[in-house]
Amino acid sequence: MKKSDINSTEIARLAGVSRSTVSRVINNYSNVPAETRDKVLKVIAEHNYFPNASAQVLAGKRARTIGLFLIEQGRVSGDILTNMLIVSVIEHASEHGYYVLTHIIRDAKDTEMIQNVREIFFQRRIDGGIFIGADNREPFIEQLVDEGFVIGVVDQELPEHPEPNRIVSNFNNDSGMKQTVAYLSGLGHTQIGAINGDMNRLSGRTKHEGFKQAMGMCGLTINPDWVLDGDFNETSGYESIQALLARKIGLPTAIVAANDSVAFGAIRALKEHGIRVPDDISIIGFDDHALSEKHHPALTTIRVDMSEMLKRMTSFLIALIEQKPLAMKEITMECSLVVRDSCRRI
Amino acid sequence: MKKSDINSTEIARLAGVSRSTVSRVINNYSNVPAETRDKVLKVIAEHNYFPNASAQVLAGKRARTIGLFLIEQGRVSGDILTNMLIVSVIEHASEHGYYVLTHIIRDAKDTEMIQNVREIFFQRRIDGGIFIGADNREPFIEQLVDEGFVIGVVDQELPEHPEPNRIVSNFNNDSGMKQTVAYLSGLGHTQIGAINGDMNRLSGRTKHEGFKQAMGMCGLTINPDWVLDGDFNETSGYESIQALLARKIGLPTAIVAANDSVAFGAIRALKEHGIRVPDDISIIGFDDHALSEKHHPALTTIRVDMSEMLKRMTSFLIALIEQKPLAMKEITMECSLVVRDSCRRI
DNA sequence: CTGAAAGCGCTTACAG
DNA sequence: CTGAAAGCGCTTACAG
Repeated sequence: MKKSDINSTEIARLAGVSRSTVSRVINNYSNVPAETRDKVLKVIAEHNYFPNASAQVLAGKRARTIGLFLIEQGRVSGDILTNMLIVSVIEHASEHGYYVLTHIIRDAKDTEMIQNVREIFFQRRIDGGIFIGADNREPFIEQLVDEGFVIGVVDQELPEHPEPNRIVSNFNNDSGMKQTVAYLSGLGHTQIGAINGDMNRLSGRTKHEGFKQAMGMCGLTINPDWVLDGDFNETSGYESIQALLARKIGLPTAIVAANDSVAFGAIRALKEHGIRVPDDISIIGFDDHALSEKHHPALTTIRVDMSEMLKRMTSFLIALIEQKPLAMKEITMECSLVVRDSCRRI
Repeated sequence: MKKSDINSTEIARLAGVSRSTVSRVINNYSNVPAETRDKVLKVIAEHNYFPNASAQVLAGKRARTIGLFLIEQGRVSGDILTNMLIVSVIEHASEHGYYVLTHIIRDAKDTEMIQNVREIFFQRRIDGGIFIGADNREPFIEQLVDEGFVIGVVDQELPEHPEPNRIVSNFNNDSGMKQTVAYLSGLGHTQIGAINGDMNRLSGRTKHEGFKQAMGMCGLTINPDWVLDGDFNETSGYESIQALLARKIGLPTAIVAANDSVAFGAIRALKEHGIRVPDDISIIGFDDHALSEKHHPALTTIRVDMSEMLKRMTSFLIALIEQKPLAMKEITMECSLVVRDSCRRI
């Protein structure tokens, strides 16, 4: 019932060596003869001894912990994507012997919340942190980078002269957006609208830029009435369509949504007005959300490998923490069209 | 670019007091005059000082971290429920000023994985841990309890003489199961089958017991051919129905699934064989999974408040860690029927 | 190859 | 009300 309170002094005594030697064995120093090592390891195993992490860190070792910071607006967080992200980071960190301290930031502009995040870094609980869902160039993250902490940010611009302690990762949103327009154009659509994502996020901007460029390349003109504001949420997709319908102007024959959640919301609004997808209007998403395949209609979208991206981000971050040479500071992942049932030929 | 490496000695010097006093201010000792306190706090704020967590822990303070251990079989973990659990624990721990170290256990019988978990406790990285998805009386968890660690286990039996360092939480599965049978019985069903959950889990057993009892109370007999094995996964629901259909015996008019995932799998298998739900057979689930409402047909099920349960579990665990008096060692949550479209009157 | 000793940055009796 | 000092459990130059 009593917690075994054995420490390195005790192990040293039982093995008949000094604490220095015990420490050398634990830290795999090469200058310990096999015999001594085995003797010490035996005592360690017999007594269920694990070195106290705080003492190790205080003595200069790494915390072997990375922070995972999820910036999620107030909304309920039953998101399946979020879960994939978390699990991906945890599992890959684990493979490197690292632990993950997850923290949720409900409002990245709230001073107190920012202070909580800073505290985690300054208290040295973590060796580095990954941020997901941040605005591009979010000031408090920039500050942490300036302060020298090892930081990885998903969906973020890499500065022209990147600091050695910063890495970013992105999908090739430009390519993805061009694929959506190319596909719709191929189906004969010329009247194509878009629901934008959050323009404070890098992906919101690059997707919109990609859309504009692709429309031009395909010789199509953009009708500003059909370019709707959104913020990557289901609700924003729903509301943007409601607003569009309320204006009682003509509809495009196809809409490119900034992501699948937005597409779901848009389809929900359309359905409520008796407008059928894809019979009356085609909708294409972005992300290939876990639900898109099961959605009615099954959503045509751009597939993106979040799990793999976070895996790479985690490995890169750990490499950076351990000061291993890193080939690059930016991870870019390709993405590609998945055709399902939400778009039709015109 | 250089990390500010200020410590309490430096703060003390700048404030013109001793480190003892700085520590007293940080730890809210009552015997520090307001003037001294303010002077110190000012210096702390000016210099972005946060006490080193490792040093605090080593000196005897709590790590203010709880471990969240998810036991999930090898399968892909894009589960929306898992995400709710994680987020619920993180947010409520955060409210108490605690951090969460999440760890995934792919195989609770693997010695190395168990050792990894033990390490986290023995290294004193965490003050206590919550386990989700464990078998009832999982040996390695029992051992951690014996070793005196503060442990909370979801879906677990409380021993007759509970240790002071153990808490458990459960849904009233018995009640839930009785509601499913009562509802089906009310719809006129007499030929009711069941797909069991994992019988190593407490909920698997209590749901099955509840089913048997409820059938008896409603004066219905159980046909053993219609009581199928399962393990709480979509796949097991699918496979159990495939196996049943392969036997080419009669079907029940209704099936109670151990949870919604199992129900989804069962419906998928039935659909593949052209058997319609609810027209040809009624299916009722358990959990009210986030997808159940959007499922075709929308799933009739038992609603359970996972998020609230984990919230309570987290609060209880922290109370236990802080040695606050705890009214009870077991959390039991009620659950109730949600009628949708997957069952029909006979 | 190995031990004695200093040091990591805190907290907290202890003494005044 | 406050400071000097011991102690938490490690690691790692340093010396031999």
